[in-house]
Amino acid sequence: MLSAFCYPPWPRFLLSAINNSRAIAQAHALMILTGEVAGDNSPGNLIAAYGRSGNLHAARQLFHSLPQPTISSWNAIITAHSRNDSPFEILRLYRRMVSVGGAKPDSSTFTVALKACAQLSDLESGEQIRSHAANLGFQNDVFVNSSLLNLYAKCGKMVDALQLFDKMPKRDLVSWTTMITGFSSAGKPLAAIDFYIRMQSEGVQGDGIAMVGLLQACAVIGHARMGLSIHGHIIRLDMRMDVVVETSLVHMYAKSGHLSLANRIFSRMRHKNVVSWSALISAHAQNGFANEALFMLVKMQDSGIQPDSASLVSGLLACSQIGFLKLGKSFHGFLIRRRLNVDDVKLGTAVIDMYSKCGCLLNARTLFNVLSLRDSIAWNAMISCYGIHGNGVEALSLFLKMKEANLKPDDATFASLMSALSHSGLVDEGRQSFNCMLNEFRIEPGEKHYASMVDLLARAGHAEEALDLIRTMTDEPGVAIWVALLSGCLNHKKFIIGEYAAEKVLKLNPDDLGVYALVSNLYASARNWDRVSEIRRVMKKMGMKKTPGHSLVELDGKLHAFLVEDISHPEHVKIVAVLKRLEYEMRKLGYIPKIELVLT
DNA sequence: ATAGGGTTAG
Repeated sequence: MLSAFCYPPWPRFLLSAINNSRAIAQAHALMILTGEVAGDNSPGNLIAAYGRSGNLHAARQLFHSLPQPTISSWNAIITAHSRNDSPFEILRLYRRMVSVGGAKPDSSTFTVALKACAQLSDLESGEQIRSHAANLGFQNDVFVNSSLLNLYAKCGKMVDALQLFDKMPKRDLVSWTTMITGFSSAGKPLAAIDFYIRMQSEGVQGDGIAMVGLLQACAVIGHARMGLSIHGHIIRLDMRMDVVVETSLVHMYAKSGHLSLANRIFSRMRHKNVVSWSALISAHAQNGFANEALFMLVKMQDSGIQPDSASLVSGLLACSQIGFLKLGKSFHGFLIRRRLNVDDVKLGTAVIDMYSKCGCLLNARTLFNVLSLRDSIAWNAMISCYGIHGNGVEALSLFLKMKEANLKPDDATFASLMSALSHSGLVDEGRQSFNCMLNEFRIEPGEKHYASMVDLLARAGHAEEALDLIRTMTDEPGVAIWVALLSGCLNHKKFIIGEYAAEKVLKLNPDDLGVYALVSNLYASARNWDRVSEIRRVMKKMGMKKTPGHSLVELDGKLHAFLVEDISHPEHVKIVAVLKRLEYEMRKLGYIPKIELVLT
């Protein structure tokens, strides 16, 4: 009876159709009874079936019971681990197969092993596998080669990827898409788009995954027009849109400044996961809509999706923008309860940044000290924290410790450091750090570095040196730099350079009233009355359309917003009384408020 | 037949 039912060889299609563990176990039992497990391909098929059904344990048990696993068994167990996302185990199995297994790996073995290397960014193991595959005659295999392309792309080696791609005799959609995605994440969006065009001209039709790569490219450069045309392309070709494609669209529109389109796409999505929500939340947080971002975080939870690290990072960013310490703290508590903070630098840095921007330097430092993995961005956040709190000396000492820890400072490190030094007026240290950036680390200074340096020099009365520095810039200096020079000149009564800076500022037409006030004050000090009245006219015109600034104060977890001459707060009488008292106390201590130019 | 390419965050 039994042997009639499972007459060998056990049909593969039957096993591959089964994906329920019990049925596979039954088939397994039958095969043991008929002695078929010892056969050629059956164990492999069975292991593969266990793997597909997610029963890795049973797959491993069966595999380990085999005295001499065949290639199909090896591949099946390796693939089962690939489903389970355990790259280390895959490489371990691969090495065992090669060294003692006696079975020769084939194209699919190499493919899965290379994928594991890509996940681990393990270039060295990948190269070993590459030469092994070449020795066995797989150097022209599309699967192996595409996996290698992906390995190079994940390791940031697009030059090597390109070199291999160029000599590949056979390429398919996956090879092309790997290159497109690789260029996008390497910050080379134009190369990505160029590759897509080449792919099309060679008659290869794109799919959703290729579109995701292209949308990423547009997001990187914030190119709305191109993003829009890719969106149109997707619709025209009637491509299936899944969550990932739609999320990429949301992200692309958000990054290219079209929040309302991002919102519209999102609201029409049928399936939303935590990634889609996070894309939307970060879109709002990064565009300064902190309250909306926080509101969406709540809505996501209401819809039954719990925040993950990425959504919390955006939530924390929103908190730091509006100084919402209480909520930031509760996020911190939430992620500790959920044990989300282990080994996640991004999350840890976001918490540090939140405490830093909410004025809790000590909390930030405590957290920084216990962070298990500190990369250069974590250090940057901490250095910038000291800068924000006006402690340039500590920022500098942290910078030195960072170098001792063998971490390479980048342009952001120096931006934070220079800004900290300039706010503390540490001129010599500023000059040294600027030179260190240029000579020791060969970092091209950007607008921010120059602005801090000019601010530092001009503030200390070295307007001439600041101007010399500006003249070494290759790019055209922006408003911030001239304003820094101007304000230093105003304080030190350096009217000649000051007027020169003022002219530069006016030429750049900033739409900041404060800047015009500064320019006007300089001309007034220099007794250039024609210019003063001219600027007053400009300011009056601007004043009409300027949106009023406001400040936010958090009390007992509630945010209170205040505008100029705002009396809408229910307790405004008491508030004003306290302010008056504070001003009186300050004057008693010798503080003389500097009244800036008043509009008439 | 099996295997390779995709979304969010400091």
